[in-house]
Amino acid sequence: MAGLREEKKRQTRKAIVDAAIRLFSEKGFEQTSMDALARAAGVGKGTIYGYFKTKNEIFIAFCEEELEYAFAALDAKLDANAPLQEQLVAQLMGQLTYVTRNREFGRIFAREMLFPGEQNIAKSRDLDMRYISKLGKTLGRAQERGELARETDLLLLIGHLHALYMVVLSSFYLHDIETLEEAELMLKGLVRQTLEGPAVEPYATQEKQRRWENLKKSFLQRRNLELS
Amino acid sequence: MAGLREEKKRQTRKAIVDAAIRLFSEKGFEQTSMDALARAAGVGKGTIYGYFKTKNEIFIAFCEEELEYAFAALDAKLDANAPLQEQLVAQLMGQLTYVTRNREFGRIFAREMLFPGEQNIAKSRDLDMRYISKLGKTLGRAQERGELARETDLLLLIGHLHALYMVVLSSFYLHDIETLEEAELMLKGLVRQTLEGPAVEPYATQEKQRRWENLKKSFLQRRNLELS
DNA sequence: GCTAAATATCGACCGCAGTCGACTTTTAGC
DNA sequence: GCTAAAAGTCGACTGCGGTCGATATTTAGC
Repeated sequence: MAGLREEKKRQTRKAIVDAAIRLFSEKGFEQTSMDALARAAGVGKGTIYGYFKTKNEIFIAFCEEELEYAFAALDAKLDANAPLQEQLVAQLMGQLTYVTRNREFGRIFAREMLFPGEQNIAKSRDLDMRYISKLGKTLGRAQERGELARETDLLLLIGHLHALYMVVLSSFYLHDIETLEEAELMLKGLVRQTLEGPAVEPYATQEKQRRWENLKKSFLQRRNLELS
Repeated sequence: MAGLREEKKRQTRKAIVDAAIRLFSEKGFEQTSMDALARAAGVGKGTIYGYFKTKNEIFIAFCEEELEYAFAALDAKLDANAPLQEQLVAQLMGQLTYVTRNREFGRIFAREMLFPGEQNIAKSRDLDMRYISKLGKTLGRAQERGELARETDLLLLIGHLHALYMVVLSSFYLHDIETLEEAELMLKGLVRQTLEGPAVEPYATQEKQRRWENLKKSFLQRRNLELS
């Protein structure tokens, strides 16, 4: 009866992750102690560390489960035939919306995913690969449609778009932007600048241009900065 | 004699920061306990918390001091008349070199600067403003020289370049790149793509192109990913 | 110079993440 | 089915970041 051990391990692991999902969602990550988590999962504290190396690693496992839903919801909304820029903005905004749903959650997520400790690198890569490959597919389709030049280096462009997502997220945590509307405004400008070069007028409508100018002004003021 | 108190406070603060610089440099940030820091500074532990809200905040103060040198060294090396792309790459590489000198240091620095906790936002902004304004000046000069189109939205472009710095740094912490040479390779491609549009051949020489293709291949392999 | 309020200092103390070695359960060879 | 080794479980314990209230120092009004 060689499978008994494996079966129990799976059960225990599931008990831990389930308890984590419940407690993290109810009380937040920082507010959930490992003791409480152990009690809720019905195991000893030391046992948890046989399954996860750190508390943050449990957090990543928690995110994995959550991401399933987020990705499914996003897929339903994405239109594979919309203009490239629209699709890209929608996808990046999907990520942003998911990550910033809760401020504290997003901060830990971003820190751990983008600048992971050595133990969590594998997990971080697993997670963001999915979204990288999704970006890649979107770009590939655009290339086939002729909306994106054939010579474009796709990986470089993916990195580029990933970078834009990061800077918008960072701006959110620096309080340079506060709302998802502002995030979208900024992101649209950046995506447009990426795809059409730096000199392009980044906003399609006067209204958006005006809102962007406002955002810019308050940004510069807050830092008493002057740009030629 | 109203200034006595102020004077003492300055001295105490300096004692703490000096001790922090010594201990963080000698033993690293995580390895330095607040108790040890208090003892080294010759004050009680509670006193430290009258000057800094968290251990990370002391770390930021430590960075401020360090950055003086880094900026000075960078200024000496920058050539204000070099081509724009060269200047930008040099400046961003300066930041990267500084930040990644020590892996652990850089991770905390990046996490705290880019996704700060609410207490540290002001400090984070102070620090990165300097480098933002430096980028702004470089871009402004390029505009005057006619190397960059007049209509370019400078702030958006600064955010864009900042984003590139972030993604390269993140790649370093995900072990997608390992050395500063690889970082520079990636950064050059990204900067070039930013300034000249996505379809441009990102590398000037065959040699560089080849090295980039290698980097790309190992990246895709590591994630078993396929791009059209 | 005296005194009461304001401010700064201190280290014992708290709660938490993570460790460790004693203990229990499962496996596999016979 | 017995048993020794291997794998898994547990919670008391450690060391740390951060708090708090008791104590000491400085200020300012008189």
